[in-house]
Amino acid sequence: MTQIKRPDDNVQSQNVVPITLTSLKAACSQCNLRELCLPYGLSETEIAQIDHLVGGRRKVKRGHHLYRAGDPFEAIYAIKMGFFKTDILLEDGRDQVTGFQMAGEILGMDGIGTDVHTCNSIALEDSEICIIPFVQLEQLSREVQALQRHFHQVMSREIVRDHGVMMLLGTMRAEERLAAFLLNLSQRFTARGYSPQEFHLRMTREEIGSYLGLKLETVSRAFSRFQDDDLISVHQKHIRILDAGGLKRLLNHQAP
Amino acid sequence: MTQIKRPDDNVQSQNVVPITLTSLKAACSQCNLRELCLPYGLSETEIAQIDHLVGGRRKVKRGHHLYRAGDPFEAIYAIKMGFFKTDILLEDGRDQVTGFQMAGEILGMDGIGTDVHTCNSIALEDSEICIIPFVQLEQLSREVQALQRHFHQVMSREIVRDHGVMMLLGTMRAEERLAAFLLNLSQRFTARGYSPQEFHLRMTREEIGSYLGLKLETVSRAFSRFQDDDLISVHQKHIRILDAGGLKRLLNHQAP
DNA sequence: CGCAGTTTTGATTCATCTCAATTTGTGTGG
DNA sequence: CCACACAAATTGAGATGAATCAAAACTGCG
Repeated sequence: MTQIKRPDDNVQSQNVVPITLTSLKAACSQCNLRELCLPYGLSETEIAQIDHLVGGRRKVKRGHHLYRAGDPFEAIYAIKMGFFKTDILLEDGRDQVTGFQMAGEILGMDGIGTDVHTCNSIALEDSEICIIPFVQLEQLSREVQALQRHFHQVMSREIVRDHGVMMLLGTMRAEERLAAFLLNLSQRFTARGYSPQEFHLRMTREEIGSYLGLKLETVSRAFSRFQDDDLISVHQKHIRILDAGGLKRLLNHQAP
Repeated sequence: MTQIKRPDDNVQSQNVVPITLTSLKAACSQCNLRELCLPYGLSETEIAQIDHLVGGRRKVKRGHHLYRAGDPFEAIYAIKMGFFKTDILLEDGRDQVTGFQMAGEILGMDGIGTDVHTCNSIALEDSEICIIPFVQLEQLSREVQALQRHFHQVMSREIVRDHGVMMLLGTMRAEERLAAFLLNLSQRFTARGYSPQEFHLRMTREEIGSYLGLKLETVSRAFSRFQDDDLISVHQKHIRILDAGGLKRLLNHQAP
């Protein structure tokens, strides 16, 4: 497995935006992601309470870790802007990307169970995250019922998402996996106000392959095939979906 | 996909053990599974509070559903005795087993996110579960910090477990998957006081295959190979692990 | 502008699937 | 209690999708 050489910096002290009144003002209540993020569905007054949750911000440069497997768990993170991957590294050197996360999504819940993070979280582009100290999240969850409920929903959806990936890995063939992946990305970009048809992949073919349980060559071939069939147009990491219906049909039409 | 013909009964009214003082007495505080289940790590007085959580018991006969995808979500379930599988059915007929659950484990958290269950839960042997109405669980979680914390840990561990399955499906070959599966079962049986070496599989080869992303024939062949190599002995659903170290070596030794 | 990393494409190999036949086990009703 | 039908498991032979190995083309970063 090609070990990707990337900056090795995980220092928290630097990069942490200090908490000032002004920075807090710009927290959840002012954030245009709040409909996608933790505060979803809360009232104005409740969101005001949440503002105090955010224990600061942190910029994470492309290729840098937000946290590593083995790091003590202290907080979960909301992505304010940017793009991340999470991966697991086995002792024998095998690794797998377990997910890609974008703005408004929550990172770090893998650490709650054991008080230690169980995967690595790496920025795929220069990013910024909101730090939500977990002790405070639990504290406030005990007071604000809607926050408690929403946090539980976020965790549950992560479980359901993982089941979807298991389905994908367990029953789908290569092209179906890639189609499902592209449609999923498209749908998530749409929810953030970006074009459903056109987007930029922030990950390599190898990372896509790792996530989909395929080799990078297979991913590349599937891209080429989709392009030949006029389902998408590919220019490196630029994707344009030409026939979303065709991709969906690929999914439901179980081949053999 | 062979559709397994099984009883179609999902009626809740029958089979629900009514809540009486005596049945409540026998709830968590008296349950020998409490170290594995939700009340783990709570104090005596806290467990006494939890006792009120259990909104009744329910027996689920082998082959019957505890809940189905699409059912409204109202409660999570703790397995008091027995064995379950969860599975997902896609529109095109493909299905996949997403997990096997045994005594002391929690079922139903997939429903929290959308208020609707997203998978089917089916008993693989005559079983009995404790019903934990979710509204009450959240209510009590707001009062009992240790319960809140533990519930979050249970959910997080489910996420981490799913990541492990993704790893297995994405990077391991057939025999590694089966070895990982057997070692995992062995470890869970051990935690419940059963023999680590010898146990009864409650699922068919097809169900194992579905969970591991393999065809039943491949599972059967892997069993035979393990037996030829004196790693295990197999008699139908009876498994005896002869060389746990050998199985573990199979896992870490990435083949190609 | 050059070089390292990434992507594409081709030829070949291999693990698992598929199809098929047989054996073994299980539950039901006479 | 036995026989029958059906479900589950084993095993073999052949087909196939994805991995592997290899080489060339492209990209963009410094």
